[in-house]
Amino acid sequence: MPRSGRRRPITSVDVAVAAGVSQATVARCFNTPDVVAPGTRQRIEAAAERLGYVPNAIARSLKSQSTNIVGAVVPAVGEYWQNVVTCFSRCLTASGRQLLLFSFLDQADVDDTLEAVAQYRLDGLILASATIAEAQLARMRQTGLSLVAFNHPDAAGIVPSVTVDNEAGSAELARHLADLGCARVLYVGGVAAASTDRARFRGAARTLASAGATCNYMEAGAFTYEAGYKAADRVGQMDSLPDAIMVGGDEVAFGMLDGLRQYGITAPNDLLMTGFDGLPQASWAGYDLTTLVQPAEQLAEHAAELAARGLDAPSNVVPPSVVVAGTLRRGRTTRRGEEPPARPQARAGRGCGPQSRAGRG
Amino acid sequence: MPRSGRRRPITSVDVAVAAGVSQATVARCFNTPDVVAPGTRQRIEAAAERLGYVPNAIARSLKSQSTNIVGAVVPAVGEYWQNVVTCFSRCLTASGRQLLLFSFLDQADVDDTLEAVAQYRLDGLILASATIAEAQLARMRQTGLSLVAFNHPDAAGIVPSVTVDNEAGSAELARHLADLGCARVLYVGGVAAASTDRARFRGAARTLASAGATCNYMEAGAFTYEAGYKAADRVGQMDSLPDAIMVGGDEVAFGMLDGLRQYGITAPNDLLMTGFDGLPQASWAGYDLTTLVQPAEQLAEHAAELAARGLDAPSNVVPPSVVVAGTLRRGRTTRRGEEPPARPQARAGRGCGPQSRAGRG
DNA sequence: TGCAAGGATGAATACGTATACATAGAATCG
DNA sequence: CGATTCTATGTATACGTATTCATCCTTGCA
Repeated sequence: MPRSGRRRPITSVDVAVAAGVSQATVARCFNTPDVVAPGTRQRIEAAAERLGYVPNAIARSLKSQSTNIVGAVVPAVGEYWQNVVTCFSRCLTASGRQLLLFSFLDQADVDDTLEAVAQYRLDGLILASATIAEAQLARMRQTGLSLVAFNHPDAAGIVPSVTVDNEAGSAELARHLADLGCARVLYVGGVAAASTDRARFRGAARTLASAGATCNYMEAGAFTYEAGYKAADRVGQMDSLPDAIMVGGDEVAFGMLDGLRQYGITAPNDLLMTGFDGLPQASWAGYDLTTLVQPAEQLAEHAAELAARGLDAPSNVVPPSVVVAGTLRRGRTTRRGEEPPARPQARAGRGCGPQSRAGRG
Repeated sequence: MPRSGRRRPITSVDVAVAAGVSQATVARCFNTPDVVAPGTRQRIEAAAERLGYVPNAIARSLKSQSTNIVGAVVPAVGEYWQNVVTCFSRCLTASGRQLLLFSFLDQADVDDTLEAVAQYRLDGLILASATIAEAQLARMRQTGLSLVAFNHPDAAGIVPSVTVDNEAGSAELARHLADLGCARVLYVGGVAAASTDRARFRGAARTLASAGATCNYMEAGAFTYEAGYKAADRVGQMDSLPDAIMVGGDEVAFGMLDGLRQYGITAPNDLLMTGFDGLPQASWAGYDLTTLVQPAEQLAEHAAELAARGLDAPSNVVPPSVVVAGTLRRGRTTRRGEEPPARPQARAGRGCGPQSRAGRG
């Protein structure tokens, strides 16, 4: 039995010995192949292949002072964030980098997490949360780590930041509603303290005001389905319904839609509704929500790139910030007047009694 | 201006000098604090704090031959996987480990990805995909890396594997339907080639057969919403509807539900429906799907632990596998007879014409 | 033919930490 | 008080790679 037990992993030295060259030449062969003689290279490659050599990224990182890894600190819950994480991963993988993921449930966990993060000498770190304290950002900035705030507009003065244009996007949704004749609009935000929430409400209120419409604010309490579902109770018990509800996040809007249905209130029949984010589910036929689609791929790409090339500014220069425009997606929830197009059977057979299956085998 | 330019990061040597001790003592102070004299320890901690020293995990990993990082290779799309990734992250963070995430869109990317993965000397690697070739698994096994297959039952003979009990879970769903009197059941799978899909169909078919019911198979083509939505067309055009549809994944089921609605077919009115996975959205009021809930946290925990403690088996021992039972979640989609409880307004006001807003202010 | 230039490679070192080994002082005991 | 054990710390080395510098050999040119 020749191969018993756990054998020592193959190093570049092993390859060097097998190929009859020095370790330095092996390293060159993998990093700058053009400076090594063709014959030698071939011999080394053969030896490496035969031994099953695979370069040790840890050692490389130690020497080169760069890990090729970008970290991301992301909230553990929410459809939106899950979507963003996937985008990060795709972008980084595409550019040959890796993603070290830290997700946190409680805000208190973030401190511990950041401490752990700092130990790995990451090429950059993406902080994706609208609720990280600015004092903490400033402190992290000191470590020399290249930070990027994602979806946290207020951080723009402290660290580079990448966001969708929340205010303009929300304004676009508001204008859309105003054009449809809405005069009384209710804005349902997620967390009033979040900078994204404030920006979105600002855009909506400003635009609606200039169109002569009113815009009240209601806080759902979280950017979750459940929060939206519960907030629907408050709407359902109002004396008079608004013409439209602008919800600060798609997931909250889904909850709101489902919650309102319990009261017999549906969009677009009884009121119009918009969301924000452009989650995949917004396109599902079950919701078909009018929303502002965040260019997630593009945002993630910017964040990844900004994080990877650390800014060499000495810390007194104002960091660059990226604001990308979203695009309006028009769904059924603001499609008033135009009756649901092209589903004849649906109208005949839906939900109006047991005869719905008539005419079918 | 004392601090211009990019200053060299602080190392344990710097701390040692500042505290008037040797580098070794500093290292001890951070790893085995009890063997260093209290006075010395205090001096070192003070110096470290003052200089802003943070241990270099890269160097530590190189020396200790262990990175404290677990990798995960996960498909880039799908609600299910996004959910699982979050669970991985939570589990690993909780045990002081980190998650290196690799997501892939195309199966072809996996090869490249695995190559990149191998360079980082991970403590373990979780392969989360039902479609990784078994030959590839065997090859990876050779590298000495501690592998765990997640949701890939067929891999159980080659590498340790963690899955929900697909067959038993599906059987439980089937029995539920049989008890409700379903005699003709249609099983809509995602990808027929996937081992999870096969196991789930097997459990359903076996149980239904022994209950005297039939169970046909239809392939949606993918585990996605869109696939389910399209598959609904084929169902809608059938001459006679089955009593129930068992869908191989929740996301596919959502698509199926929304698709069937276009044909005026709804659950539980016209047929019953079950899903599989127990996604958060299955609990949303909009779908309220009967499904088999995978204990995602628990599965992730097992996978993380199995990956972290590399198996010391020399590669001829059969690896241990973990199979966890899921739990049935009963939703509206199999709630026949019992009329939708407690939403009186809903029945009166929904979708039957413009008078729906009557009686409201 | 002799010399310069350039190309290919080897030797040596540094990256920052953990740890085996050595050592010096303190404490214990006869 | 000398021998011995124990505790606290310093010295030295290894982890695996990238890179600088030096060296040798080939080639071109006068």
